[in-house]
Amino acid sequence: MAETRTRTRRQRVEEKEQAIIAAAREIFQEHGFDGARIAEIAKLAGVAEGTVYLYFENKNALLLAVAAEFYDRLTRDAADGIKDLPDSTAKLTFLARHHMERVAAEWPMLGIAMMPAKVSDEYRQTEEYQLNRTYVEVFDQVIRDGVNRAEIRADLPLSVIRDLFYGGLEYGARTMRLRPSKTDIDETIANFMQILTAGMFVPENKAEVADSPNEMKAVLNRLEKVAAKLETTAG
Amino acid sequence: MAETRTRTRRQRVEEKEQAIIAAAREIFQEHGFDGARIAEIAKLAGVAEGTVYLYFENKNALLLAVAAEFYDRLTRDAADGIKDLPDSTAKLTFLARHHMERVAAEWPMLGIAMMPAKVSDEYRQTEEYQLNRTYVEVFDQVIRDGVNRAEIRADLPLSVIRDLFYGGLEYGARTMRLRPSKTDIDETIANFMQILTAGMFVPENKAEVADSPNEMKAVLNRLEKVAAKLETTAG
DNA sequence: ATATATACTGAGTCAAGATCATTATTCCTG
DNA sequence: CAGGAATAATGATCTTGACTCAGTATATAT
Repeated sequence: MAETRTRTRRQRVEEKEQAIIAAAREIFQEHGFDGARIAEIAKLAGVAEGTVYLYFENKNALLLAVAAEFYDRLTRDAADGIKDLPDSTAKLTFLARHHMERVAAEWPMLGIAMMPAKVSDEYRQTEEYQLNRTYVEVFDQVIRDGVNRAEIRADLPLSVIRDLFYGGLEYGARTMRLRPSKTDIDETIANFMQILTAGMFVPENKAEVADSPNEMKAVLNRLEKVAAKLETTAG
Repeated sequence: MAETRTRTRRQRVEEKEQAIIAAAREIFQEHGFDGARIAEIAKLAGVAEGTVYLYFENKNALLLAVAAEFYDRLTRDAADGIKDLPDSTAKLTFLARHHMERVAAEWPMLGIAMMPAKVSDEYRQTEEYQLNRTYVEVFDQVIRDGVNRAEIRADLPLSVIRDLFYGGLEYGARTMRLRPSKTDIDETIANFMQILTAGMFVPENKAEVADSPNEMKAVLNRLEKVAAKLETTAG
């Protein structure tokens, strides 16, 4: 049957494509983008150097294929992970930990090459941008939800929140990689969330709150005295 | 005099070095690191291609020289700028704006290449790392001061604060470059500082504060009634 | 079985960073 | 100030690695 044959052919082709992507991931991971040799990727995938170029236009397209798989997993796991969590704090904490773990493990090979050197209008039409957008949409939705539920302040632009979140996490991941011994991921995430949710400044409002019971007490005192007086007078 | 001659020779050499660095800065700025051709840099500096390699070991070392100048200015201006500012908020706001402006203007050519692809122990011994450390020390000192003055919470690790600050700013700068029309730097910095200082969550404490007048009113109501009763009874 | 289309190969091309034998300049000394 | 030593500069040449393409192998269809 023509169809069966076509399918097996396609399967063969796809298997080879997967083999090349898998080899590329490994080599990129080991040597970084610039350090990776197409020759080595081809060898590991079990094909000739020229064959790589039948499947991918150039080295960048190959990186992009690796990145696309990475982002797909990342996005799916992020969406799955927050599905059943009750509130904004839980969801954001999960997303933070999830992102930092993955970034720390695999980003080094991706992050740099995924960042546009020339930031131009064109960038928004690249697949890199779209992959990132889809992933970040999970986060954006959590924030929008949080705002609707009045858990998150509505007066802050989403982009600023997002940049702080992911920028902070990326730098944090780098710090963790630099000092793996001195940093604990759970503690780091906790501190990170602390700042984002409650701020890094000594809360002046707390002072007001602390005072108000005193005021209340003062009023109650006055009330007691009046009551006492009432009793006395009435008595 | 030997000394004069030596000095003029040294001057000539340093002038040439400066010419090469200046040319490199311009070409890197225009084409990015990978896109820059040593040949073009040499031509712009008015020397032969081989001469560049008499002054700098390789292309990376040349970038590093450009980066060193950039960091020197950046660090000096940061330190100068906060000198006479009264409190942590003012200092951090200045540092944030200063960093974002400079980064948005010149980072594209530096940022990527300055990030270590292979994060290793060696990185801490690189000049890149040292340049960054010196710069960031200005920030660190502001935070330490803020903690001492009880303006900033003492329970947060400096590294987490720092990563959030600079990571957030870098991502923010990128956003600004992507949508130059839609973003205003002052507004962005204001929002950025809002979150870092006060948090992004609707302060629950505020809710208590907002409620407490109600409770207060209830108490006052009761007081009024008791007072009225007292008047009636006494009257 | 053979023709045609599809897939694959690896030697060869090219561009750009880096090298180095040669040439030019500066400086010192007799 | 001549000439030689030290220093500086040059650009043709080398090297490396991404990418191409003419030729070969494999699969498919009739």
